[in-house]
Amino acid sequence: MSTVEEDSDTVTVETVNSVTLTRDTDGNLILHCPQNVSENDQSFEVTMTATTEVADDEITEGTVTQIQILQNEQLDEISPLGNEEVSAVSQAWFTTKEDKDSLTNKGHKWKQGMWSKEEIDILMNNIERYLKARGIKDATEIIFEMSKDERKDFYRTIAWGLNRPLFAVYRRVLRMYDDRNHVGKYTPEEIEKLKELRIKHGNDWATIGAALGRSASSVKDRCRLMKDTCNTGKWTEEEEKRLAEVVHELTSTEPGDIVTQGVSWAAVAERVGTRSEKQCRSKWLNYLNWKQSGGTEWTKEDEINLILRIAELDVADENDINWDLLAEGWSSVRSPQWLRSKWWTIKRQIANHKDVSFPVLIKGLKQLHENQKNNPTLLETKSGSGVPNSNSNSSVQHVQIRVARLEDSTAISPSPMTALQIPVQITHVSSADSPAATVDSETITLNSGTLQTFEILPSFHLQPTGTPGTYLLQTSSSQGLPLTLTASPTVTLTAAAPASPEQIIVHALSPEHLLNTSDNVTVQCHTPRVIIQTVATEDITSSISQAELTVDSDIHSSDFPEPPDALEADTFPDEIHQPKITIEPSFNDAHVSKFSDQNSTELMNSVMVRTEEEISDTDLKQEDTPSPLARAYVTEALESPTIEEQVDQTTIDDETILIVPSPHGFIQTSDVIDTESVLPLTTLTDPILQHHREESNIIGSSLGSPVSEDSKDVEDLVNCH
DNA sequence: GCCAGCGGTAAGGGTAATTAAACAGA
DNA sequence: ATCTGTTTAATTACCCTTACCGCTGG
Repeated sequence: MSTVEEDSDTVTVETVNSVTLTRDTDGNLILHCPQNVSENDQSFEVTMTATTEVADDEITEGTVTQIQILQNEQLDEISPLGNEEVSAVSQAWFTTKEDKDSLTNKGHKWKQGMWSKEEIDILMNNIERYLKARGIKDATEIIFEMSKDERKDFYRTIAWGLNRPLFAVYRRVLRMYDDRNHVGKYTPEEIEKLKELRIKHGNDWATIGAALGRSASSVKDRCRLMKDTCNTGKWTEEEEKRLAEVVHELTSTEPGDIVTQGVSWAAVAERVGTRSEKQCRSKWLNYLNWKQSGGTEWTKEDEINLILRIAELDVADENDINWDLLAEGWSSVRSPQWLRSKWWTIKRQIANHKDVSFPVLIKGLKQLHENQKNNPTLLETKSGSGVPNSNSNSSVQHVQIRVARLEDSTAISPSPMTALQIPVQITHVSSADSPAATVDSETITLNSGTLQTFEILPSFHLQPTGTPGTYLLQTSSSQGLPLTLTASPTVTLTAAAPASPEQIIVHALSPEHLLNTSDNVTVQCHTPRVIIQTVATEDITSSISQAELTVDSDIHSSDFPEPPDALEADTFPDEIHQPKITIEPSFNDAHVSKFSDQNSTELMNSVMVRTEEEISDTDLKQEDTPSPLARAYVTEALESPTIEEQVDQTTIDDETILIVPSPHGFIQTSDVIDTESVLPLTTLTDPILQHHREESNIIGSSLGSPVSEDSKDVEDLVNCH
């Protein structure tokens, strides 16, 4: 995760690589992202693009997946599972079978197995929060130096929101913060010393570990691999025969039976004599059992089949896959464990598979194999030898997530927040042979649950540059923005950089000039058609409180053609008049009618208000305007020196609106969207998508780059401040 | 003294990533 | 025969669960 902070305008834009999306059982997509307590972020924007790159720079086809977070909202709950359930598990130490049974009988369930990235993020954020609350700099002080009594609430507190037993949290934290863990490969010298220490201290792993500068578990594990009697390398026939006999004997099974569980490998290794328990297990599960039971070879078709079968399972999390079930009756599968490892090699075809949600990963893999199937020559070109090579990096699918993190959930929620639940829409744009014709709009659930509003991200952003009155206008497209500038004495535009034609700097002589001007200033971008217009807005009665006055101007976005003044007045206390800038993408008629169909004024109001307050923040990466949800914490936010500085800078009296309508409008709302879910949202008017439709013939050459460039642009943008 | 709960250790089953060896084709 | 690139097998660092134990406070 790279973090770039801008001081003068308190604009913070982060690229958060570790953000992931998961889907809950209701179909809600959940954005998990680490929280950063030091910032006053307000919202998130996510753009996600998947592209297929073909070897030899022959980028001819691919998919674009775009995920846009349409609205941000804090959840009051820690976990979708519900607080009661979570707390019952995460506040219990239980390690015994009785404890477990007791909780199970009460209907509790909890997570087992490897910790997911999301969980680790939650844990880390909880720790951060704990440290901050107590003014402690380093967690190791608590973990390794404090007495039990001093840290008595530590583990319980940081376990919040994690559906794991307290003990699991404890283990995890110890490992994470123990710098004698993760030391890496043992050197021959260490092995020698370890042997000596083992003789001297027996199984006192703590002592041995201390002497070696390794954790107790590390030396214990290493000793398990060191058996003087162990052979290495290829197994002899005699050894294999012995292994098979021992396994069947100890499990009371017959040769040919499939045995994948319930084997005491320590006991097996003892009987085999020449191999360690891990060697025995690996040999059995990855080869011998399969061989004995008449297994067949794994083929390319099996690989595709595996992806499809996993996709059919429709699980939101990889951990939910039942590998035993999946492996059943599949002769080329050597064991469930083997199948899982096979899955791992397949997964790596997605270069950044770790950064994407499981459903997106599956989608990407399906697409990848679809492409390969449709165009077998790709495979041949890629594997020089002509052998289909599923593991080669010649066809790597990149799925990129760009996140501008603008919302600090920690500042909003008093409880240890763990995840943001944000309705997002994923649009799959398949653009193989005829990109323009295949706008495969595939929407992944938009059920918002308790969430009230959402946002349509316009494809451009205004970004304060740090110089009052100067903003960067940025689109998320790599395409250029031919401009027509309506003459204005006070506002000028320049390109941000020759290399970034999509960035335009909006200059005003001073904030006063921009905001107090009685002249309307119109800037028109031909592609995409964006008009920036400044108008005097005395008629707008809204104002914002001192607390909200954290930037030169609050920049607002709306998907309505005209800002509803009354609503704004409701939204902002009419106490102090401050300058406002509204960025307002217009939308096409189709969208209007769709939206109108979709019901109540109340809904529209709700959307409107929120849009005014939050959505523009998202779009503009302007984190300074607290969302309604954040208001309770405004006082706290104001204590930040950065914010105060900002307030001082804000000395403009009149209100001005910078209207940026986008005649391109929005893509029509998908029918999939449930109107009752308070999600009257549509796909975006995104220059990338637009670009694909309008200029399909050049899609091939630009497909792989726009978002990554854009992502870079975002960083550059902020860096330059 | 008893007991429940907490904090902790050790054993062992397991996973994921790396490395070594085998293999296929040019 | 040799080289090269790929696949498979083996290895190992690290992770997680489970059983169990000592301590503490009610």
